[in-house]
Amino acid sequence: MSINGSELTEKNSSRGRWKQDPEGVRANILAVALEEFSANGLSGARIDEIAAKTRSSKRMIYYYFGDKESLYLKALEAAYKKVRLGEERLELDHLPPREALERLVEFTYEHHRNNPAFIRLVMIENIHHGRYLEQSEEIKRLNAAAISRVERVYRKGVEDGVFREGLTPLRIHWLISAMSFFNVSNAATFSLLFSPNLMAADGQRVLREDVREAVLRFVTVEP
Amino acid sequence: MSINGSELTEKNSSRGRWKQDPEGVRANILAVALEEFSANGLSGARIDEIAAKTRSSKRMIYYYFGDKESLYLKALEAAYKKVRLGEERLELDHLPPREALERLVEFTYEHHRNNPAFIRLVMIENIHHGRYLEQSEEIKRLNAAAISRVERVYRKGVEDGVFREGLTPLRIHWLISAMSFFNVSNAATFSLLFSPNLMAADGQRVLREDVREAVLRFVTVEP
Amino acid sequence: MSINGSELTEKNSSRGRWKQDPEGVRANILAVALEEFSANGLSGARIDEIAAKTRSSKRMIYYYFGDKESLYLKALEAAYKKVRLGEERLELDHLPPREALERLVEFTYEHHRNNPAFIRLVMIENIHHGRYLEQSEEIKRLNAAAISRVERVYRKGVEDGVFREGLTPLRIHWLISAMSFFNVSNAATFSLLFSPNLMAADGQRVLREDVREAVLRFVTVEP
Amino acid sequence: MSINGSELTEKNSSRGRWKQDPEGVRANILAVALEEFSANGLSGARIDEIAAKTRSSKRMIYYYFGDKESLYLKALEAAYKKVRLGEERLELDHLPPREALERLVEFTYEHHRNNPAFIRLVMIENIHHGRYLEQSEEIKRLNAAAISRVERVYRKGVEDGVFREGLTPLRIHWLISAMSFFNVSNAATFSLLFSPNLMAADGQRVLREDVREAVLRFVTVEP
DNA sequence: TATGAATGAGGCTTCATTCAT
DNA sequence: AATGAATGAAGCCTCATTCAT
Repeated sequence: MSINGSELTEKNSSRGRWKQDPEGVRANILAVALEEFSANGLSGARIDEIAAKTRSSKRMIYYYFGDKESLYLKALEAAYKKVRLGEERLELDHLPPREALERLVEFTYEHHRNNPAFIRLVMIENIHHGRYLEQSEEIKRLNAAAISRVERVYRKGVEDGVFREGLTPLRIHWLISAMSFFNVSNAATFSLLFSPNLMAADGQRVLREDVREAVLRFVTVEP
Repeated sequence: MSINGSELTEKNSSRGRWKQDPEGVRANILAVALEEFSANGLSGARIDEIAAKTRSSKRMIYYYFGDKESLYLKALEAAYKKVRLGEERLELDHLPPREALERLVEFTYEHHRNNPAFIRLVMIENIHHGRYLEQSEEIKRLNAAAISRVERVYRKGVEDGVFREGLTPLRIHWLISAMSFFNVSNAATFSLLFSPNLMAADGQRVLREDVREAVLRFVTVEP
Repeated sequence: MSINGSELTEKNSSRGRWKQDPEGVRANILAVALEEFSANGLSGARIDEIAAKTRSSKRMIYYYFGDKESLYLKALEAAYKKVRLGEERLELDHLPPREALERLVEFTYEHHRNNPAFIRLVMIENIHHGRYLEQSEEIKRLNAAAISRVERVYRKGVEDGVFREGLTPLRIHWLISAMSFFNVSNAATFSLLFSPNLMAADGQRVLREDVREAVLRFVTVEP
Repeated sequence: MSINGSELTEKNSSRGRWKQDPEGVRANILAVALEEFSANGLSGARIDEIAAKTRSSKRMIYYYFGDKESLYLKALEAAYKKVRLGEERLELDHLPPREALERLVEFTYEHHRNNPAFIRLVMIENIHHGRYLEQSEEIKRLNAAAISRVERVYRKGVEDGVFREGLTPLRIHWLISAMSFFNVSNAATFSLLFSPNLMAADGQRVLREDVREAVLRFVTVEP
């Protein structure tokens, strides 16, 4: 996740100034806030620190976002939006079910791995019992797509006789998410308590195959 | 996780007092701290709040633990100790491999589910990149047992020809942990984003079976 | 040393307020801090007390100075600056060497005597082994002038044949400082242990003559 | 000043124990307290730290000395006693006046230089305006001797026609003290502000000669 | 004579937030 | 749209001292 949202704001850097670009200022603040909240949690993040890393000032944060919690909520929303946007590029419908599912697993695994800031924000939100997520209708809408994507794949697999009946798309999504998420969320303690090998490049290749294998075996019809 | 460590300190509550009971005071503080850190995180927890819920005073916290971070570390250690102690009662060696593995999965799943405070503390520790866990040699020692337990089961399964070769105990442990952990850690956001059903009693029974099924299928020899 | 830096801040006291006057606030805090540190030492001074004697608040002290030690350092710097500024008015170059030296001695003696807060701050700083002074490049720069002033006088005295050769300006400065400083720094214990007479007005006149006599005899060529 | 007052307390170290030796415990506490107060000042010193460096406990400090200020006072008294004891070995009466005075100056200079902890304690006491010294009748008695020692030398010098009339022993003592004291008390700031050379071994030899020269010239009859 | 446990008061510092322009 | 100055509330921690045995 790029810092400072510079890709959004450089447009008027040619003028060497920053003022009078409300959207740019907002985006910049949001990008910095996301990094800070992700790095330190809601209570751990500091408005002063966010302001300092911003191209504008502390006062502007309050001007645009009202207070710390609202800023956090907006950062959370922005993170979800960004992530779900990335997922939309995934086209599974033209693939046979097994290949589609394999691709989905691998995509999710890599996607989570490449977006640790997002994963951390979700962890933090869970620490807060989803109190803020709850307030955002917008985020909830974004997630239905994820399930229906699985649904189409699963239904075709059942029709083709390669996936067993009796499952639900939600449970399959849960399974994929659980492993892909845990892989990132618990990397620190797992490395320390057991071995850093699984979290290193080599280990990650093995784990990704394990996750794929576990999901496919889970849905496959009994022999 | 019982609040206030009362089982340790009630011993002289009959006399209506409990001064001069260092171990009791320590245990009481630790139990309260665990709850508070688990509920609010390291920066979110308040020493004043912990003190208030304690049978002693803020001053005593510093007397026994030095500072907030040390208290957090001790609470983390206490949590791990308690959890690993619970796991020791699990006797798998006399069971056939499949049954042993099934039992381990179910135990882990239920155990995590019944210890949300511990799960939350581990989440929090991961937010801190394991910075505190790292300082505790004691915790690291406690976890080797978890792996060797899996190892004995897996080895016997391979010998019996029911588990496939090529896996490692660590990867199997990872798989079981990932699902059992995620189930608790992400319950809030998962409920909100998708459906609370899977987290309710009924859904949990289904999920537990799914986890069992996924693990068993993962290790089973190909047909 | 005037209290409260009032000469700097009265400018808008006519309007009954003085907010939004950063320099005034800084100066006021610094003046109060100097008095407090001088009176109580670094660890003995209380930020609360300083704040109370200020026209602003405790929070502002941290806003402008960061922490107690930085405030102490700034107060020390301010004290040195004030003192060295006072010394600049001294014009010796047009006087014959003996008169110049006499005037320098008398000035130093009176100057130290009239600035007990400064003397005390230097004592305190010595108690701290000059740990804070060390951090201030600014103060070090201010003191070269004191030596070169002596140097010019001494050199002319040697040229004129009234001062003996083989001395250095630094040793002469040391001699003048030692007596002028001790006179203030040890007044309390000297009065108590021996007699308060020397520290009273009459005694001080005698001592000042003694110091002048001692210095002059020290530099004079042998008869 | 030796740490821990071990020379006073080793007497029963042969038994490998420490208890039941009230005087030893007192002396040990006092020796440690002297070092701590001298190093950190009255408010800067920590009872905990003193206790830790002691062979007994914090509780004993209160048992024997009542409170921090009383301990400080006793440490101050102990320091003065030790120092004045050292001075008694000085025998000047059989020397001719000039030699006697020279010897006194050199002795004082070296003595102060070799007892920085004592000097620092006197500085600290002056910071406190001699508030504690004032309470000690004992200390005051010890200092009359210092003056009468000078008096005998000075009187003989006047009688012999080598010292000028019109001075007083107190002023001569003041002069010697000022330079000898300043040399130690202000070593830190003087080194930093001007040059560390005068405080190093070579410089100190020069300064000692300067002090001797300054005092002798001061008392000598005009040619 | 000796001690580990306990403590109230107060110290320094930080934080999110608002004011005045 | 933007800003530097200002702040009350609350946070963590330390200190000299006393209690109970």
